[in-house]
Amino acid sequence: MSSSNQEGAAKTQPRPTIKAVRGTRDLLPDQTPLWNHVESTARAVFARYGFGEIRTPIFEDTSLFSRSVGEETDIVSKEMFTWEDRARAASEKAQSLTLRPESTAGVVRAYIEHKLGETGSLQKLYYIGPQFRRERPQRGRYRQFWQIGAEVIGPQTSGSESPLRDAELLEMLASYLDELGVKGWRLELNSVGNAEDRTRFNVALREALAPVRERMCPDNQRRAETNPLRVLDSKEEQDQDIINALPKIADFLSDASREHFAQVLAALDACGVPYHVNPRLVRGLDYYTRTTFEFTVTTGLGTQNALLGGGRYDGLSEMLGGPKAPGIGFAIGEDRLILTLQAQIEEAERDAKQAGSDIESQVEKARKLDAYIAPLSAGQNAAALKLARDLRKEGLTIEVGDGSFKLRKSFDTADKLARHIMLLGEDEVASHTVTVKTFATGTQERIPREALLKVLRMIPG
RNA sequence: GCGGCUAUAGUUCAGUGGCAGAACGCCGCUCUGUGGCAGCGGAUGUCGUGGGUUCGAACCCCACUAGCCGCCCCA
Repeated sequence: MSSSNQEGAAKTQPRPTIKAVRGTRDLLPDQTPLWNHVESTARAVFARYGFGEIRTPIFEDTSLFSRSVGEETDIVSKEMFTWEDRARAASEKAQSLTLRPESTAGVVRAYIEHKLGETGSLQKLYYIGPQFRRERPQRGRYRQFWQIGAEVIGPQTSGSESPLRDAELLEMLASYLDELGVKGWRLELNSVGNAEDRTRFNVALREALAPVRERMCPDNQRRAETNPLRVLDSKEEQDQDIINALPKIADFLSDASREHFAQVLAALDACGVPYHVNPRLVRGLDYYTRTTFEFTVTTGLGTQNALLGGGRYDGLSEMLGGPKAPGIGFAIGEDRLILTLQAQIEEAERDAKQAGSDIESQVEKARKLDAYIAPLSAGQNAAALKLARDLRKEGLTIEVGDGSFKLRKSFDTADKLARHIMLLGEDEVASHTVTVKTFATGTQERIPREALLKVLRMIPG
């Protein structure tokens, strides 16, 4: 192989290619329809429950997250994309900014900033957007990932603290997953009590852990120190006996918290939403109180089996310097939801193939354009584009070829993309007609331009 | 942040020290206004990047980068 390297000087130096940075990725057109479906279904379902969309900034003051999510959490202590925004004037201080690792804090910040509590009414807000965490990428875990979330928040007089709200939110999630066709989801929930309950429990837990800590694995020893609650949901086999003997949060709930939780469960029962109470379900974010929950799924996610998580945050607004505004919310891992659906679609297609039916070709057919316009030579290019313009204005989906293409190539391309091919040669242009061939039937007809739309609508396929 | 596995054509992958390969896809021709089928032909490429060992490296060694799997954590 002799590549002409003699004029090496003329050869452009190979430039290093730039790739999407670690943990981020592109979603190409073969992916985005499913994403849009997941999102538009969310919008439709949430609207039925009276939710409105909120869009908050993608970056915020760093202290918003350290104050809400919690200084000691992994998210804040080592997983945030944070940078110092430079001061624009000598009198100004540099501000620490952070790409949002989650959206609840930003939504509550907006609630406070816009004094939404002053309206007196319950706020039901949902959002769809990217979040950022500097974790090691893995299946279902990316550094830029998408969440679909919702928050119900308001002054106590708006009923924001009612267990009805908890149950409604969970029922909405169940309906959403069902409507998307997610199979085999499992709802686990628990109550972690109010702030006082949690404080008392934490003290008791530390006391109980002190004498047995040495016998646990290093991870749990560290947790016992930094965040004792998290010892409870450790999966470490060796430590299970110790963990099972630890105090249970249920025994530390105040009467009010206990009653609240009971009412949530009663409402779920009434709605027929299946659930599993998991006394060891503890969520990592500092702001959670009382009801906490997650939905898990067994298909497609590997060990990242949590599809969504959420809970109450009755004290969050006050943590951020706002008025008392109890609330509850959730965040769906959209990337994980998509992975789950893709795995389940693949499974269904495999089953369908075995059963002899042909889903795949139906999907393909649904995606095809109405027509492909093939100018037979460059002389018809302008006329082809004009025809496309007219038909697109009528709502048809059209692709236009190029007069330089050989007819064979036009047919090949057209058959891949569209249901009809429209041939536009000198004859057609002169006689104001179009030759239309329908791939499904193989029939071909010369149709006057004026009648084209009418005829096209009558042709099947 | 830690551990394991992986990286070769557009895609899926084979190639374990001696000429860079297959299938699918792509392009061309058979066939210049009628495609799908078939036949023939063609291009696939920094073998992830950089270094080392060797007469010789896609192959062995080291480092880096990225992906996957697991841990941690979380959606």
